[in-house]
Amino acid sequence: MVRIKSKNKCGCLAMQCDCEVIHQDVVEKVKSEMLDDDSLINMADFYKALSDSTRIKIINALYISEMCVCDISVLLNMTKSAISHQLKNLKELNLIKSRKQGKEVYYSLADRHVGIVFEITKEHVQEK
Amino acid sequence: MVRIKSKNKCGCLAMQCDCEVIHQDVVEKVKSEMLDDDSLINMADFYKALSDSTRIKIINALYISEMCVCDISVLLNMTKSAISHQLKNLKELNLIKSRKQGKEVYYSLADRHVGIVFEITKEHVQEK
DNA sequence: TTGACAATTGAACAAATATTCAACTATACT
DNA sequence: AGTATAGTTGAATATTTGTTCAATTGTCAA
Repeated sequence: MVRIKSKNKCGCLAMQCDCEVIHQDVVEKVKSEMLDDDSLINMADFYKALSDSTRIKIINALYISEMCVCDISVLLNMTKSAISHQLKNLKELNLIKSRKQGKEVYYSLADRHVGIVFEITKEHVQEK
Repeated sequence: MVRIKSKNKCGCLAMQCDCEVIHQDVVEKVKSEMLDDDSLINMADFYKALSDSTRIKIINALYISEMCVCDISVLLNMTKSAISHQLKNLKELNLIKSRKQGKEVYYSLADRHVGIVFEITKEHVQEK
């Protein structure tokens, strides 16, 4: 399913691009200054971790204090299972860390960067 | 489907909470200091807008230069339709704005806050 | 007014994701 | 050893979401 080259005046070989270039210079400039794909995907993943209301509540809570699963569960009025799944999620993305003490597992923010981004976004959203 | 109150030692009336409070003081402190639900949901929505690789590429592109749909489409090698849907998405969340000139519609970042958060996160992700 | 092209739209489809449920592990205590 | 509780896990389900496709709108130019 490859189109004839002459049909795609923009130069794209694939059929995805269904239009012509209007501002070649702008496209070239942006293409050369944009971040690489890997960095952008990493950023998207970071944002994805914070894009769910349960997870951002957890981040907000841990920004205030270290907590165990049970406490978070009570705080958010959700099952331990649901919370545990999301904690695993956040941990895999390196946003939080945990330590085990007896039967309990205590979670906290992985580092101050997470708190900084949280704070900046809070201000941004509140200004609107 | 409401459980007997005495079964839920944590005080939650609903059945969602299947555990007891371990650190009442911590839960109280966090509950009183946490942001309100509306703010947190707004923040989650903001992050959600940036959590997709197509959308973050668009944000990165517009951070460099104003662009029309066609140019973005060529830049990312995607159909105008796919791009247009995502632009609509970003616009509804007030991350970008548009102006029409002739047949073309030019998009740019809504305000400098978007760029700031983008920049901060970029540094955060790159530091790891 | 006709044709061409930029852009938008809604429905359909496929993929990703959040929560539930039930079963399980690990630790503490008697 | 036996029991209770904290936490984890995998499968199932329901919902959300990104892209495609086809049709449509709006603007320009011949």
